[in-house]
Amino acid sequence: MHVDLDYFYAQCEELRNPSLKDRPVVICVYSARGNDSGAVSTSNYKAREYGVKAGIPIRQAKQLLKDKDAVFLPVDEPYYTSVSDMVMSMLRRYADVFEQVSIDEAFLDVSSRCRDMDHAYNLAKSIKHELKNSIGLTCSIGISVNKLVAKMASDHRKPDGLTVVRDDDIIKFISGMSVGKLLWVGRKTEERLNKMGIHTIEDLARIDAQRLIEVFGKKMGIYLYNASRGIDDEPVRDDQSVKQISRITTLKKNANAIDDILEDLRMLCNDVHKRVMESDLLFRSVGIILVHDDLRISSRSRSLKHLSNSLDDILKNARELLEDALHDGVIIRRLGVKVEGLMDIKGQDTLQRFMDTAS
DNA sequence: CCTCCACTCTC
DNA sequence: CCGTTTAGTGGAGG
Repeated sequence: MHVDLDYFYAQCEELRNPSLKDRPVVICVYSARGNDSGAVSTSNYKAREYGVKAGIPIRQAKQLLKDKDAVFLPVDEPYYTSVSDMVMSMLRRYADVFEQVSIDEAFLDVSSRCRDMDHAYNLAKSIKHELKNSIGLTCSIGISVNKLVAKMASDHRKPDGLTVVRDDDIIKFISGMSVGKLLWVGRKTEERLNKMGIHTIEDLARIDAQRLIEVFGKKMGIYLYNASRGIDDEPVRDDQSVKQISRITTLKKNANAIDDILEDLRMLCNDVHKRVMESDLLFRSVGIILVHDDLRISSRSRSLKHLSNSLDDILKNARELLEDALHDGVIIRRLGVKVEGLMDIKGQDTLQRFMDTAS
């Protein structure tokens, strides 16, 4: 079962202020540049009627919703997280194995407690009722025999949808869909497939595995071969370990001198460090992310000799990496800091990771 | 087998 | 005109 909370950030805002419900609501990520620079994070369905959706520039959204009584709100991450936490702990009670995928999505393995699909359908009904009555939110749910098809099913009808795809119906359900509907097939991969004359999932299923591996690499090739047949063996897993923590920000002005960026760098390092400490983690590697003035992206990173949780290690390494990058005369628009190779401070991570870093 | 980095994807 | 966060793959080079 895949549960997807509808237009989540915007629905949260409607939840704490129901008068927003019949107006277009747009949740915005404003950058430091002022002048409504930034992008749309989410919007409610009223706003989507006018073409306002995730990813478009805020300025464009305001244009599209001129004279439409629209509301523009900044992202309030802490509030959405608190709502999400309530929802997730409710959902968890319905599952044998529970996997939260993001702030607004989760997979529930319900196979041991559901005899058949009708049973699962009823369970989904109960979930939707409880979510509506006790928290006040709607969601879309997809049910099938694996994660891939469950996810595509939840996507099929929304908002407030419920779609069951039985084993025998999988091919019928997916074959006519465009390849872009497959999980992990985004804009780039879809374009490449289209250029090969592959548009629908049915088209994809006619290509042999060797060819797909040649073109897309081993992992993706095998994935595409199986996915086009509705085959997916990924287990629902409860594991939640964090692997990296990063912060990125848009500079007030494009810059190419270290002095113009030092303050932002310090801020970013502080934020990342705070989150490392809050989660009781150690990191093994420090990196920076640069978005150039032409929006090209580059990154630099460096592994440390020892695990660390010190702010100084983040700051020093990030600064050196940045200075090094600036020597190449790049002009940067956005700057980010990242730590990875994370391990729980008590060594309480996966055995594999423990062995990786202990040696 | 490891490190670094570009690239892709997701929300 | 173009924001933020996280995870993973694969190539190059050591």
